[in-house]
Amino acid sequence: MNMDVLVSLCKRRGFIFQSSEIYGGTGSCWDYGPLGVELKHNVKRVWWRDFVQRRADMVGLDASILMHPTVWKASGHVDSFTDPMVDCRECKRRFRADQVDDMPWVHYCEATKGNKFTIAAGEPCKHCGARRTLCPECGKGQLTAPRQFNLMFKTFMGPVEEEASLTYLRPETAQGIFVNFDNVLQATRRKLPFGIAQIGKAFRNEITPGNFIFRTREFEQMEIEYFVNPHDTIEGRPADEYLHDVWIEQCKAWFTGYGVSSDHLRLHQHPDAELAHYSKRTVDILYQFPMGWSELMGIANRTDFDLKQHAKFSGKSLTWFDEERKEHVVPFVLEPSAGVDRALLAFLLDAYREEEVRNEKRVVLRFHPELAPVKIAVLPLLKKRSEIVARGHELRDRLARRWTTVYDDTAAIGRLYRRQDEVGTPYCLTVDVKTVGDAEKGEAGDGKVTIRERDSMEQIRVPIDAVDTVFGRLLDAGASWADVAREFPRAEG
RNA sequence: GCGGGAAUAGCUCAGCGGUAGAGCGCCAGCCUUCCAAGCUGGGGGUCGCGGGUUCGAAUCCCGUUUCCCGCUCCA
Repeated sequence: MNMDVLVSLCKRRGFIFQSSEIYGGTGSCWDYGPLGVELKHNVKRVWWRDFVQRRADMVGLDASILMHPTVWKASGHVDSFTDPMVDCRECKRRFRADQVDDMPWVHYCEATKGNKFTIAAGEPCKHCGARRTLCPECGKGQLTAPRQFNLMFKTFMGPVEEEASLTYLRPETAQGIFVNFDNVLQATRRKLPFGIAQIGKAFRNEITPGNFIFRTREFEQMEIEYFVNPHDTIEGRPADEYLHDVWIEQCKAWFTGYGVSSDHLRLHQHPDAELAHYSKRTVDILYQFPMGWSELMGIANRTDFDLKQHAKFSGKSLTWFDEERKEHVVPFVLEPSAGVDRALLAFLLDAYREEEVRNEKRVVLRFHPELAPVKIAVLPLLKKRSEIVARGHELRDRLARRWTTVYDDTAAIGRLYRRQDEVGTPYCLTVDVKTVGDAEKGEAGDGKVTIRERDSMEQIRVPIDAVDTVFGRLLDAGASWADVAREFPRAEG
């Protein structure tokens, strides 16, 4: 799957546009068009429903993007959410300054007539005594001075730009949850373990954004902070470790449940050396994007780091009282954190198919019906017959009360089907002459319409009175097309 | 930031000193009883932007911006 093909389709059909395109575009920002906004809503809606509403141990939250600046001091983002970078002037490779010292050094030693040695971190050369000053990779180039990046967007609260009013656009939604931990606990009388979920925008001044909506400076997260009593054990294991594995499986299952092939998913556990400052263990779910295996979501065990930090900086107690053990505990936190935009991209990529139908190429997005931006398209077979058109509009209006439904009569039926295939509409409903009859010939209509399924292109004849029930089963009750279709006669294709 | 590539119609691209083009798509009409059919007509581009060379620049030169691919980071 080529990303450019998808980018082109997304633009042409109104899923995703480049931000500020008429001004030349701006790197790393994208706008969701009429179909994209529906798709994105659907991704968020099913996630919220599956992980919040249907679970007894989860509640939701919507915290503000701008917060008290001390939040980011407590979280560590002001001090450590930076990546000083150095470049080799010779081979042009780039390194994180804090990691250069730990890398073995390729040294061309002049004392031994330019022989090449690999010297471990911090060690001097045995022959000339030199310590590393040059590129660890090529051993020849001077390194540039470290350039400091802070990945947080600065902004000012209030109209006056002064240091006192400096704050940040949140770089993650998680901190909004931590600072509300006690509020939620008091308001909902929760017992451990329980979780708080949030969906919202986050902002990071990425060094290198790119790969379409994969890495952007403004993006949307779906995050859960799941609070666990670290003193509990489950099946002989610490509860946080046990439940961490449970979350990993549930998150992976969520993606496959909505159409992502398990062949395109892979787990990656961060080596200890790469763990973030707050993490005890982090496992990523990787997806096979066109540019390679990359992170779709991360599931971290953040321990009690965040709650302890906020307790320390705010002076407020952020604990839960364990009635059994009669003690205050600072919960451990499991954090399944997904990118809405990355999830959406994975769903798009996995749905995209090019098929051969009657020697013609058919482009189809095989979205899970829950994700499809449009559920039903109502199409008239002939638009010169006013009864057909009128019945079509009537059906659209009726169905649109329950499902996203469009009406289109601007082309021949074959083209209309292809258009709907290309945006992933799972069902088309066609009104034809037999539906309404022919008054001039004295023929009565049969009151039936054709329903056509996207992937199989099969068609069935369904009485208009049964249409709502059929779509209710297909779209709301999760019935399979095969099960529903066998109850109705096939229509000619 | 560094290196490489690119920018012409909604999309894919041709044109490479002499009146801006093609295919597809889109819109309107005709036709059409179920999978991108056909016919007729139509809209749409100051050729990324700025400067220079020239009688004349989409085309040559300089600058600049943006995008794409690598190096690095994360959702």
